[in-house]
Amino acid sequence: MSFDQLRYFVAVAEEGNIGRAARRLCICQPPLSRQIQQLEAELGTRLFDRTARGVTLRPSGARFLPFARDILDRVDAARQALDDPGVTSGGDRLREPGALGS
Amino acid sequence: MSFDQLRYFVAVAEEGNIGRAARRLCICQPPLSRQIQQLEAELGTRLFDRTARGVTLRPSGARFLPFARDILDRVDAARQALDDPGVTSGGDRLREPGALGS
DNA sequence: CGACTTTACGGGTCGCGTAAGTATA
DNA sequence: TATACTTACGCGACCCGTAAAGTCG
Repeated sequence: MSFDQLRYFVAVAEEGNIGRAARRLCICQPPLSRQIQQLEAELGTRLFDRTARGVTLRPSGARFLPFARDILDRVDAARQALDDPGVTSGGDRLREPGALGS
Repeated sequence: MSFDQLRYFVAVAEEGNIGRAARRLCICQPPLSRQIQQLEAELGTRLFDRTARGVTLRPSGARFLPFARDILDRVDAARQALDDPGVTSGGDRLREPGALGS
């Protein structure tokens, strides 16, 4: 599992369509399709149902989606924690994660 | 940034020594050293101070560490959420992340 | 037949492991 | 001089983009 795969998964889940998600992610459909397959293989669970009009989330995919979003948000929070050493002052005080906006 | 880099960073922070962390991770020191450097470069911040006896966390590293641990825990939680569809029953009910043990 | 997803293929990039180099107590 | 981190180098694996094939309304 990689951060890209999580980003890809979220985009596909939101678009309901691999092609549109690929355009949004600025990559081609085949790589995106493969990454989704690979993620499903690693997790041992099918996340989407494929139809002729696109893809739809399976229950397992719906269960996984909030975790994926959460992890990506945490990554952003971690980066910002390094950029903003504590907002106001000296900043040796370390701030625990868990106080996320979402 | 990759999940491996986060795992590597946590291991090095805990061991205070790249060589020992490498043994624990079952990889060689040079790749581990490079991954840490690469992570620091991407984050734009030095995370460790290098000494002749090992490495020590800088304030930025100490600030980053809990986030790294948290993200890795979330990944495990996400995997388990797929394996355990809800512990007891049918399991369409989706459980929000955020109720982590730590 | 049109739209979407998947498989096949070639090229470039990335990361690991081995070996040699550098620095400090 | 012993220990630990770093740089150099060669090889294999992974991922992307293009092209072709398969599938369903």
